[in-house]
Amino acid sequence: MEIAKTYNPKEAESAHYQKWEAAGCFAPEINENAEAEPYSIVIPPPNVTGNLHMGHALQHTLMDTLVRWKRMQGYRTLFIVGTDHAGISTQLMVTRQLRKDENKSPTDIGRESFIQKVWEWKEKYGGEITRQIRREGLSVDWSRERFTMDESLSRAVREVFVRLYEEGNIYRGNRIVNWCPKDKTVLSDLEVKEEKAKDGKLYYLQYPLKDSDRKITVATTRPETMLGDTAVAVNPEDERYRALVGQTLELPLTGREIPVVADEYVESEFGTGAVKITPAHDPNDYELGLRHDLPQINVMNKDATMNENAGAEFAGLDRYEARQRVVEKFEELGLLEKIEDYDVTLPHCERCKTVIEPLLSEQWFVKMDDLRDLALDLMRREKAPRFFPEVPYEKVYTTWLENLKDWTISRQLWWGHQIPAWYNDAGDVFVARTAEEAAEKAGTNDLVQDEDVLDTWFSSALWSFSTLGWNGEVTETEDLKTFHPTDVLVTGRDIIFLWVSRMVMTSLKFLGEKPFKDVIIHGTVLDKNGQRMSKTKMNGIDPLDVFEKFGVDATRMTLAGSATGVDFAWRDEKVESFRNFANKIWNATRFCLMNSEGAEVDYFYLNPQAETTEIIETIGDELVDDIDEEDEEFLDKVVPEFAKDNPKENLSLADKWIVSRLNRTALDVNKSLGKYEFHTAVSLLYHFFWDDFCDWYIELVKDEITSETVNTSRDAARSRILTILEQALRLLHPFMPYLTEELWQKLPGTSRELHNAAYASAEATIMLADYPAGDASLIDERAESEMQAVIDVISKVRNIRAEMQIKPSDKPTVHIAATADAQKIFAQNEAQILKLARAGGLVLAETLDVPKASAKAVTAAAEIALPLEGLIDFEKETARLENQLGKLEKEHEQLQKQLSNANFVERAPTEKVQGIRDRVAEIDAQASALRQNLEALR
RNA sequence: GCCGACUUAGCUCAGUGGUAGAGCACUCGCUUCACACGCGAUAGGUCACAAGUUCAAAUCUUGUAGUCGGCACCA
Repeated sequence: MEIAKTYNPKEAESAHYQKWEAAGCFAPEINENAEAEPYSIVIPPPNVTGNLHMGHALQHTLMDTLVRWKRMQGYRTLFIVGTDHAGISTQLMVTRQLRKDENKSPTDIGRESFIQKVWEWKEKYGGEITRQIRREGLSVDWSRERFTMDESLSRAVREVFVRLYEEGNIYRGNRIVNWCPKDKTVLSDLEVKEEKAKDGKLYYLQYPLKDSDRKITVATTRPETMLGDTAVAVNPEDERYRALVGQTLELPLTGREIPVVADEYVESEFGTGAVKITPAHDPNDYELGLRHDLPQINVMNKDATMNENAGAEFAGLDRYEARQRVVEKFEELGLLEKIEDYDVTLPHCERCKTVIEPLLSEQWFVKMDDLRDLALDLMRREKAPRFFPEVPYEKVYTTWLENLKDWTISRQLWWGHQIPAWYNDAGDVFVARTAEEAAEKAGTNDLVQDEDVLDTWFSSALWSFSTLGWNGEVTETEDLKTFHPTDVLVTGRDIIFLWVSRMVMTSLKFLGEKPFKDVIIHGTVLDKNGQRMSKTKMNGIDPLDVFEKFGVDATRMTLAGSATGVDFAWRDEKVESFRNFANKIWNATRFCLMNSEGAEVDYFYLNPQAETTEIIETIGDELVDDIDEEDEEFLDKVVPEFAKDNPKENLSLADKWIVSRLNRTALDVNKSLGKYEFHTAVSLLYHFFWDDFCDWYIELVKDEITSETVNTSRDAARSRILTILEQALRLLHPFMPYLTEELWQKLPGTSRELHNAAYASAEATIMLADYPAGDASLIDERAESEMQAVIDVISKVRNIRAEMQIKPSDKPTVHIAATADAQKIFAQNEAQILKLARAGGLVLAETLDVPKASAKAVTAAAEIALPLEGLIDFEKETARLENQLGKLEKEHEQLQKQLSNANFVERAPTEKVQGIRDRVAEIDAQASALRQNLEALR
């Protein structure tokens, strides 16, 4: 078989996805086991018109890894995919395009044709993100793809709205809200971000008292709002102003008379201790206004220009122009006391960065008290959902819930779920699932539907169950029964409040169960300088570019290799090292395939005992009665091919060792994934494959495998390495789906036989192969420590060679002094030692008997010497030995200090103490050998 | 103001009450018949600082400094 020397990711990436999808591998129906445990994940729906960014790539990788892992284990898996209509950002995008193409605004073309345009836009560009999701290799079930504005999901939205309204948890009210003058819509508190203003100023304005020379000075950052002032407030305890409470001020520029009121809200220490009160433009003033029954004067339009209430002189001015003008006027009147620089943070629209204007406005709200209690009870009762990492997110989530305020859900947009409320001529409201229902309630068809739409997150809040078919009318589906609650939600910390908490609340409310058991909060991918990636900074890294450059699998490994929940700086070097890893896997496989004639993947090479058991199961009990399992002939009788070369009898130390390492790795990988410690799993697999399998196992069995003598033991060795490799590919598959499938398909002996039993009749693919669980009984401590002894000897000889600058072509004899048992191990592995240490011969003895001109080293199990007549540099050798000795002595000193502490010996666990004693004895032995060696050099 | 996280090798980061780890970079040597996206061998850290708990602290507690994040407030 001709295979390229370097792995080309693009070939593999173009080949397999469509095949998997066409074969139905992503859908739960592929699972033939009616009893299979379900496993489900819903994808956080990306914006329908959005593009993939690193945050998506990260969370998608984690989810897909989990789903592929569980699927291979035989779970009935469902990975739900879909997109979000993303009200504001989509509407903005289309509005911008409309301006560009036709130089028109949405109002120019009207609501209906605008919405039509958005749907067209969605059809045209909505496919981009889903194509990118395919490129990532996500094993999502496309047959169940959803969009938040699908009919059924919209039905669910209306149902939830109506029910919450009917029980009084949705209401309409006039409140101070966050108003974005640019997007011209209200925003929830979560869509507003506080940012430092560039040059904040504090203006000190004087308001004259009526019929008096006295003035009160108020400090404000927004002088233009004084046009809407309806009072000045002071603290009732404030001596300075006590006499003035109840008196009347003449509000400059307006001619209005306003009272001085006393309220605890005012802090005497701040500013002048007197606060101007603008109930229509500030939340605190609004509350205070209610307490004192003050009028609310709205002086602004929806685009933050001043309206006629501000007076003719100001009407039509932008808020900042108005501010300037007000200040000038005060100055002219001699009422501007001073202007100070002042650090002020202002609320900004998260999307367009415009400064938010607090505005009194009539909106729809969700009362959160009942819903909040449901979520908090769940946490108290079941500690659910469980957050990973638990610290700090469980507390962040809980604290937020505890302080939850009502949720503003109406938006002055056209794109979204229009609020299912209708009004008659009298302005009476009728909330209903449909226009017909509303008409019935109103007793007239002459109704107008509320113009506003719902916050995008309102529909997202239902995502875990609306995607599975719940819409109020339909409340039970096979999918809901099987897959809800879902198993785990993977998302970023920025939407714990926006999305995670709301899903919990709605799911508890409407289904009576949690939406997911666990929540993984992943970290943020930062740029290489540790800065957040952002469009404005132009420092974003496009995952698609990275796929292009290094391959999808390498990218996935990089992302999965970052610790759960921790931010990490993006470095191309990291991906590069995983690209190299992919290439390593490619080439290791290439090597095995180049030497695969006469061999195939056959899992009994891993575990002959299990094979025996399986044979017994296959042939049935009646036959077994006739067979003595201990009989050497047993296997010959049942499987002739097997009997020709019973691998059970022929396993070398290296074979036993790699089987042990493989099983240990498999066990640990499964354990790590179970705890969502992806980076641990990645590291385990990386080192098992590269260090154990490539650097040692392949090298140890290379001669055997590449032997030109055709015989059964060579073929058995070839089959063994193929089998180990195949297991490794399976372990890697959830992380590196493309590469592993590409290679797995090339391995001789791979077929649907290797599938998990749940996928017996599906077309052969590694994604349905049984995920290796690891078998603790196949962990062979003895083989591992014996192999370590061999590895230590080889490493030490290599060390001597490197330090003494021995040419690769020179092959000195290696002398080893060791116990009889250890000698036996070295003897059995003589060929490997000679090959890997580039030695000419091996001399084993109880004690070393070598000339003075020898380089020496010690390992835990052996003393090593290389006679190097003429090659050795005595000074260098002395320095080398002293260096080794120095390290041992330092360690000895530390350990001895512990042992001489009576408290330690008395109180520490005995095995700890014994462990240190053993180590000290080992160091003593090695050190004394080194001292003798040094002595011999003199 | 409240809450929280982080500070470990030159860089990016794991780790965890019991002898300090990885990848990359660096140094030295290798066209060894899978791979130079490679192989082999080194070097490199008083685990931010200080005090405390403990037989034992990089790991737990407290404090300090620096970095960053969330929430609230901001006349």
